[in-house]
Amino acid sequence: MEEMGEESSRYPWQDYDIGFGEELMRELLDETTTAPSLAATPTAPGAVSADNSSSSDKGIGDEEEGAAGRRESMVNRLMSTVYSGPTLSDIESALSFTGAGAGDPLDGRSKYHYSPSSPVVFSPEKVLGKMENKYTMKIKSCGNGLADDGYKWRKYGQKAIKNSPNPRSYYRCTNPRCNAKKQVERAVDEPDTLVVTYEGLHLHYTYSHFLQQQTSPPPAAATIASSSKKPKLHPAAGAITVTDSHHESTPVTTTSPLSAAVVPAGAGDSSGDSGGNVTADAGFLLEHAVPNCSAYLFDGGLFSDAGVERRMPSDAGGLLEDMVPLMVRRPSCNSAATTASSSTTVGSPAAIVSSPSPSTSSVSWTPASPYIDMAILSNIF
DNA sequence: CGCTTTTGACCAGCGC
DNA sequence: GCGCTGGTCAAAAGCG
Repeated sequence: MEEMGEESSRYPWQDYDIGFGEELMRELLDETTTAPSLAATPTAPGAVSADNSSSSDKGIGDEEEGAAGRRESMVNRLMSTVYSGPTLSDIESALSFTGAGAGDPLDGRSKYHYSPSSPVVFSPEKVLGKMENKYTMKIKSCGNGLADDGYKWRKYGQKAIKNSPNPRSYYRCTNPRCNAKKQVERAVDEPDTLVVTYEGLHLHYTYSHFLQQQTSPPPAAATIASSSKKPKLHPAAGAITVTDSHHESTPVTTTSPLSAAVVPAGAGDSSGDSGGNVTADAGFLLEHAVPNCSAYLFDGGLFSDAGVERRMPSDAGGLLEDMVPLMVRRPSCNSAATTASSSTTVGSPAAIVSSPSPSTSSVSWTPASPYIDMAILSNIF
């Protein structure tokens, strides 16, 4: 994105109309000057803390640097709250594990080998543990509504499932370096609901991000207009349910709406039963889910030095230093999370509904408005 | 022509 | 060991 290169000190929320009022933004920024950085606390999930050194190393005297540091601190805090997925080091490990980091142009999906020359410490247990994570999302489809998670998928199989009238479709990320997969099927009891199970990590940018970088803004127009694929119905029309299959016995928390927003709501296309393109066209993440959060995730400043102009990948696959592991992200299990009911009482623009499946820890989030619920913010700050 | 979907076959895990 | 089930493979077909 040109503007990102020219104004590397700016964060995406400054350019996007994301629903953050300037007043609120100032409040948040002000607060970061007084409150300790959450990202620096031991309780902060790892994603951002891995690169926190860049912000903590900044000089105190320089006012501009200070402001940038506060912004970054705030972002870090936000990220620490909403992001609890794999850390940068995890992904580096994953890349070295898949061979992609070692420059193996071949199929990193099937050729797992460790490169001894890699400076990254290889930890199979840790990497595999993360990579084997599965997360399920229930997406309320609207008519033939199509949801898009910003990634490009290729269908590689379809299987009839026992006790289900609907077949399950199997998709794999088209990026050869990426081993992310997802399964899409229609819910048995709710024909208009797609159950999407994500597995594995995306080790690259979303397709939408690439497009955005290529065409330069305005974000919404650019991402959609530049898509070579036909636009799909906006997923904001539907409700998204996120289920962490590893925490099925845990109570529902409502930091999940925000997490749900950050986690792309990928669905197959018009159905999980007929196949068809599941190509990415960008709109969802950047425009609506919680666009600012997505932008944070996309912003190189979070994962590398904020002042360094980011290199764009020469292909849609992205580079290690550009990567954003946007995909399998654990819905926040923040202990400070409020309950669903408490959140909905604060004039919540994001309608939170309880999971139709009481046996799973999940919430639904209806992105009815781009404005962020203050209750959600209170969970963050 | 390249990419994607379709679909039957194959394989592995699991329970009996 | 056998059968069932879910997940993946791969050749063929479709599409732009």
